[in-house]
Formats: sequence, structure tokens, C-alpha cells
Amino acid sequence: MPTVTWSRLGADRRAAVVAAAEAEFAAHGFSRGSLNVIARRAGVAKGSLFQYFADKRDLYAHITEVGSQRVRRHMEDQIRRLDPSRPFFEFLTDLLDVWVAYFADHPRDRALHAAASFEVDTDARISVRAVIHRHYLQVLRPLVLDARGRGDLRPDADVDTLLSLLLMILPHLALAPYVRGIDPVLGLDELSPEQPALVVRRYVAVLSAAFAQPDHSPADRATHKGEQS
Amino acid sequence: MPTVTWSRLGADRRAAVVAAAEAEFAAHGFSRGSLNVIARRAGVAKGSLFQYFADKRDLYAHITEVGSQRVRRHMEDQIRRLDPSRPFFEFLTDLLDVWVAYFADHPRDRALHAAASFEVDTDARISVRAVIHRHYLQVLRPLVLDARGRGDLRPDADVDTLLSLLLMILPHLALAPYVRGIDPVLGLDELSPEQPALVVRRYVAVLSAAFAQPDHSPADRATHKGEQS
Amino acid sequence: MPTVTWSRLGADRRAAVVAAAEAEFAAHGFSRGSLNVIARRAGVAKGSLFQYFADKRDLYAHITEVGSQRVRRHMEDQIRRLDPSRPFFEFLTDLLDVWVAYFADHPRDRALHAAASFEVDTDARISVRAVIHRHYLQVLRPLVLDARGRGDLRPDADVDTLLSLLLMILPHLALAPYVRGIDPVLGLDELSPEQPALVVRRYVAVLSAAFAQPDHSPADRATHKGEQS
Amino acid sequence: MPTVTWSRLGADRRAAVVAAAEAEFAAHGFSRGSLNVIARRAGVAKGSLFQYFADKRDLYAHITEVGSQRVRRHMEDQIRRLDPSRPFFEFLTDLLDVWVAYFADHPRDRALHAAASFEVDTDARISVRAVIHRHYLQVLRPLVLDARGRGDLRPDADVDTLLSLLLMILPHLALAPYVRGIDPVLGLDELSPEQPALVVRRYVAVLSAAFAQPDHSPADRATHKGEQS
DNA sequence: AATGAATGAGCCTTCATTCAT
DNA sequence: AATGAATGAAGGCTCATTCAT
Repeated sequence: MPTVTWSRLGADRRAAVVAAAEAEFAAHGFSRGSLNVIARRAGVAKGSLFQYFADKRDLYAHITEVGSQRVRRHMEDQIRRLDPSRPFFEFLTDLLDVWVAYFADHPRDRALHAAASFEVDTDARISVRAVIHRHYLQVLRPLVLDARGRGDLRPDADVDTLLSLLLMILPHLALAPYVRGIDPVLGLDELSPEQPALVVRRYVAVLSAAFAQPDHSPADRATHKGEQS
Repeated sequence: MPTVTWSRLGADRRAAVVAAAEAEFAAHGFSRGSLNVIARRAGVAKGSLFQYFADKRDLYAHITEVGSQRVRRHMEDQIRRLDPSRPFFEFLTDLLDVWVAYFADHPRDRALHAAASFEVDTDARISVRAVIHRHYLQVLRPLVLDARGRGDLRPDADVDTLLSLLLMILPHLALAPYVRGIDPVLGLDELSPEQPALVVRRYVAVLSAAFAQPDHSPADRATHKGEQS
Repeated sequence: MPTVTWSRLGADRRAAVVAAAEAEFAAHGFSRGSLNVIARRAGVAKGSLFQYFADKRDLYAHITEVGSQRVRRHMEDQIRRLDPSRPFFEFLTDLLDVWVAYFADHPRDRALHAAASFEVDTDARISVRAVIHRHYLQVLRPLVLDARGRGDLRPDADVDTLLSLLLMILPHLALAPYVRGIDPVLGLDELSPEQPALVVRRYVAVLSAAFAQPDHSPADRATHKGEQS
Repeated sequence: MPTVTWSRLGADRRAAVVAAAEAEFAAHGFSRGSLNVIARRAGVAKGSLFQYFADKRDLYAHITEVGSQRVRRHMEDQIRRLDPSRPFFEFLTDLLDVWVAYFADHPRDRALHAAASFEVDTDARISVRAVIHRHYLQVLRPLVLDARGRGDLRPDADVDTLLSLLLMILPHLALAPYVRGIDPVLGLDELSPEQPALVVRRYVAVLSAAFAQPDHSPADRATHKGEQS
């Protein structure tokens, strides 16, 4: 946790430090990211960083939290806009499109997400992933539970396994188009502009087949088919 | 790629280097793994490593290849033993059980797999994952295609998406019980002995619901239930 | 020397600073002791320390003075209690026992004494030892001179050399049981409870043999034996 | 212990490192001594020091050993020259004179001895004092035992306490004339050229009174008196 | 072909002190 | 009188790579 000194700090200085740290950790991850570089680029004495944060990990955790909140805020806005009360898999499709688009437009968030995913340092990885997973689940679980409540999912649908798959699929969709070598099957990394949208639909089709209430939502299936054609 | 010098090397010396490098990279990953340590433990001059491999990355790639082949060989033996011509999802369940058991019993391979998954260095990660993914797919794709051919999968099943999901699920099952902080939903990291088996069945149930030929395999469902009891 | 600001300070604040500084210097000595830590633990701004004391060394000197006075006060009480008019070497034996017991019971004073003895910084060591030696001598010299006056010491006894030896023996007895590596002969550092008492008697026996008036004190020897039984 | 690399090193380079390290540790002790400075002054890369020694402590231990051996060699030569078979306290007087003279002429050894005596770091102090004490005792104990064997000491003389006192007196004589603030009684630090010799005689007189065989050595006493006059 | 000594930039963190508020 | 943010040098140590032998 940042120190009180940090909280009392001028907004400019704080912004400079955050910007420099985000850039550095995005570029090299936690373990390889250099406090020297961060301090230099923020125009701040090396020692000052330690007045603001207990140590490197503390700074990294803060950066992750800030970044995650930024992404989350955006997604929650979009969720409202997309109307989460619609048939679930239709809504999910749009949501994933928005998700993919966000990371396409925000390379820094993408890089931070990647850094968190690939961190070698076990403790750093644990704490940073705890933050990210918390945000993911706080957003996704209510959506999924609502959908089941509305009858969009089978009554016996294994909600946790669905969430577990979403926790794999979402980072994959965010990163695979830009990080070569992590999607050797669906070809997200040799991207043409429409490819992510296509892949989104393929994943949703699978999830729908596995979890959707078969009789319930002819609307859903209809719309879905329509989109695919 | 190893140099010619490497290929002309005595088997003992080669084995010593590989063993030392596997231990080191398994313990600390690529970025943190130390060539000094490897050379010392292999009983080889530091300079010699650079006669055998272009650089650190080259050595790492070689180690990954060797390790992947070892895992692959084991899995292919097991696949034969388990009879891949059985109903697919029944077979898949057993296969994943074997997979989980293998990594439970082989901490070094687990660590190498984790190291490859979490490598920060982008280039290293890409090349190492390319190797691993190649092996995964060379084993899995024929199995899946066969299953479809036999009618265990729906005729219109999206094989690539299935493979894509398996490529997420398999590493997850291998690592999550040991690498804290990567499974916040299903609880694989607070493991009781039977938990992995349970999680395997939950994943397979989902995949089956999504991809299995519905009419075709009452056998599948039956057997599956039988196993659970 | 403390500033005037210090002397005008509220007693609470002063006590807090002294307590924090004693703890810190006792734990880490002067060179390694941290003003940051002292300020934090005293609940005082870092800058304030520099309003009270010229610099780190000045604070350290003050702490030493305070600590020395505390030890001295205790010893003077004990001296009165033990009756310094008794035969000198008998009295000295009891005094050293008390001395050893005091440092056994007061780890903070022991640590401060050790810190003063082992300080690397030459200037700090000199000033701090000057303080301690002053107290030692102000207490010991009168005792020794009285003893000579009473005829417990040979008339030609070399009082200063006796004091010089006491100035070596007293710190040694205080610290050696706790600071490993300073007593390789008598084994004070691998202490059994009775060992210090034994060592005290060995030192006193030597001093007595060297300085006592031979004819004068059959009483001394007698009493001494009596105590031992 | 120095590495093999160190033992294979060219004599020049080795001498340069030792010289630089002696100077630095003599000047600032172990804790404050800087490897940066040592490397720079030895004209050697910082990293090279770590090829020669496991760590800072290892280097320090080596320097201490080298220095101690130098002092010991000198003293053993002198002991032979002074004829240790002479009456013990007469011989001891000469020995201490030589000892004082050596440290008067060798400021570096004096500083190293002081550094060892005042080291704050407990582990460093222990190991470094163990070395020094070992040398002290290996030289002194045989001399004392011989003296007792020859009848120069009382048969019941407490040899270990004598050694214990010598272990306090010798460093004191070596350092007190140069390190202000450690001898507030005998005035060794406000030195006139003849003062150390005087102090030596005062200490020897005390030790003689305490430990010498009273009847045995009229020669001893005679010589002693003669010297004093 | 093998060696292994040498390199020197880089790592995170601590610290006493200053000085504007 | 009190604050506490800012400083930046210095600390020990690790590392992949080079190159003369």
C-alpha cells in the first residue's frame, strides 16, 4: 500500500510516477522492470520512490490496481450501455467484442495485463493476480448469476466452471492478437481486423452450447445464428 | 539451436549440461536462471556453454525441447494404454487424470512448464511456447479428429476451438494445484487429493456438453456416471 | 550537546525520543542505528531530531550519557548497600557479582555498553568512551583510594594500574557472557549460571595477590573463605 | 576462504587487492569499509573481487589472517632473539617492549588490529577475533606454560586468568597510544616516547606480584628493580 | 575444443541531512 | 517550533558475455 506521503503528494508528481511506472512495468514486467528507469523517467529521485511505496512490489501492486480499475470502469460503463438484461450469450458476444476493442486501443493496459499474467516472481504474481482476479470476478459473477436467474443458463449449469473458462478466455482474447506465440490454433496472432470478432463468436458458441438453457431462448439462438451468417 | 560442437560432444558431458540446465531453469525460470550456476553444476567451464549454444536463450530453448519430448513420450505411451478408440469424453477424462498425475509426480517437468508459461522475456516466451504448443497439437489434434471421425463429436463441432480450450485447460490443470494464485474459482490450489479429479470431470462435462454428438453416445454418459460412483 | 530547544521540550516528548534512540542504538550501534527509525518510533518528525541535536553523533552521545548515569546510579546504591568499608577484596567480589547481575538483567544497558565498546567510527567511539570512562573512574577511584587508606592495599600499590585493569575487567565481565567471540580463554560465553561468579573470583584472586597488603588482612582471607563455603 | 581463482592469480594482482583491502579496512573497519573503494584502488573490476572471495566477509577474514600472520611472524622472530628461557617476567618485559615498538612502526597493522577489536557486526567480529585470538594463544600459552614448568610461576598460578589478562593488556598496549579515548588512567594516549616502556613495566610488575614464584627468582626481582631505576 | 578470469552495468534499498512550508 | 518531502550517493552483490590462453 502506498504511504501517506504518496496520498499527500501533488497530483502532477503522482501522475508522473504512475505514468513512468506503468510504462516500465508494461514493457518489462515486475521482475525486469527497473526502479532506476522509473525514477529517471518520472523526474524523481530514486530515494523518493521509497517514500511513496514500501518497496518495488508495493509500487507494482499499486500500478496494477490503478490499471485494473481503469479497465474495470470502462467495462462497467460498457456493460450498462450494452444492457445486461438481454439474452445472456448475445450480450456476452457484444461484451467480448468491446473487451477486444478496448485492449486493441490501449496498448499500455494490454502490456500491464500481460506482465501480470507472465510474472515469474511467485509472490508478485500471486498478489497481482489476486487483484486482477478480484476485479474480473466482481464483474462477471453477478452477470452470470443474473443470467441463470433469468433462465438463460441451464438450472444445473456449473457456474464456477463457466467463470473459470471465462478467466482463461478473456485474457487470451485481450493478449493473443498482440503477443505472438500464445494462440497457435485460432490464428489470433496473424490478425486480420475481423478475426477477433470471429473468434469471439466461436468461443461464445461453445459456451452457449455448454451452458445455455436449450428450450428457453429461441431468441438467443436466432440472433446468434443471424450474426454468424 | 545447439552448435555442431554440441552434437559432436560426448554423451556424458551433454547429459551433465542438460541436467544442470533443467534443474536451474526449473527452479528459477529463464530470466532468473543463471548460466554461472549451470556451468558450475555441470562441471563445465562457463565459456564452454557458449561453444555449445549461441546464447542463454538458445540453451533454454533446447532444454524446453528436451523436456517437452519427455512429457510427450510419456503421454503417448499412456494414450496407447488407455485405448483412444473408446468413447472420446470417457477417454479424455482418463487422459486428463493421467496428465494431472504425471505433473504431480514430476516436479521438474512441472516447474519447466511453469517457467515456460510465466517467462517475462517476450522473445524467450514466444519461442518456448511455440515448442510446447507444437507438441500439444501434434498429440491432441489427431485424437480429436479421430473422435469426430468416429462420430463422438457433432459433425459441425468446432475442432479448433476445442483444441484452443484444451490448450488452456491442460496447462491449467498441470500447474494450478502447485502454483498459487492462478485458480481463484475452482480452488485447485487448496488441494485435497481428490480435487483435481473432480475438476477434471467438471471441465470434461462442459466440453462434452458443448462438443459431443448428443444422440450418439449414451454409452459415454453411462460410463462416465459409472466412473464417478 | 543537546540544543536549547531540547531543554525547553515537554518531558513526554523528550522521554519518547530518548526511549526510541536507546532502543535503536542498543540494537544496532551508532553507525548502523537509523535516525529514520528513531524518529518514527518516537512519533517525531525526522527534522525535529535536528532541532534537538546537532547531528547523529550528538544524539548518540546524549543517549550514552543518560544510560551511563542510570547504570552508575544503580551501582552507587549497591555500593552503599554492600558497605564499602569492608575488607576491599571481599567487597570487590560482591561488587563484581552485582555488576554481572545488573547486566544480566538489563539487556538494553548491556547492548548500549557493547555498542560503545565496538563502535567503528573513531570519533564516535572516542567521545562515547570518554563519557563511560569518566563515570567508571568517578566511582572506582574513591573506592580504591579508601581501600589503600584503610591499609587493605599495599602502601606502594600502583593504584592507577589497578584502575586500568578494572577498566578492562569490568566491561569484559559485563559483555563476555553475551557477546560471543571476546573470551576465548575463560569460557564466559559458553556460560553456565555459576560461571561468571567463578570468573569474578579468579580475577579478584589475581588482583588481591598483586595489590593486597599481605600481612594486613588475615580477616580478608578468612571472610573470603567463609563466603565461599 | 579465498577461491581457487584467487590462488591461481598473478602475484601483482593479488598484492594490489590485498594492499587496497588492508588500507580500506584499516581505515574504516569491516562494516564501513567499501568494496567499491577497494576495487577502484586495486585497479580491479568490482565483480572480480567476487571471483576471488565469496563475499565481503570472506575478503575481510583473509586480510585479517594475512595481517595476523605478519605480526605473529615478527613476534616469533623476536621471541627467539630475546631468549624465552630467561626469567619469565624479565623476558615478558622485553617482549612487551618489542610489541609496543612494532605497532608504533606499523600503523597499518595497528589499524587492522583496532578494526578487529571494534567491529560492530557480530559475525564479522566473532570470526575475525577467533583468528586473532588463535594466534595470540598459540604464541603465548607455550611461553606461559614453559615459565611455570621452569618454576618462574607459582605452582598454583591460574594460567588461564593470566592469559586472559594478557589478551586484554596486549591489544591495549598496541592501540592505546594511538587511539585516543581508550586509556584515561595511565595516559598512554598523551604519549611521550618513554611512556609506553613505563606502562609496560607497571603492568609486568602487577602480573609478577600476582603470578611469580616468590622465593624462586631473586634474579628476576633483582633485574626488574635494576631496570626500573 | 576448452578454459575461466575479467568485465562493468545493473539491481534494490538505506541513509543523514536540508529546507521550504 | 515543527514538519516531512526530497535528495542522490553509496551500499553489496549478480550476471551474461568476451577473449586470450
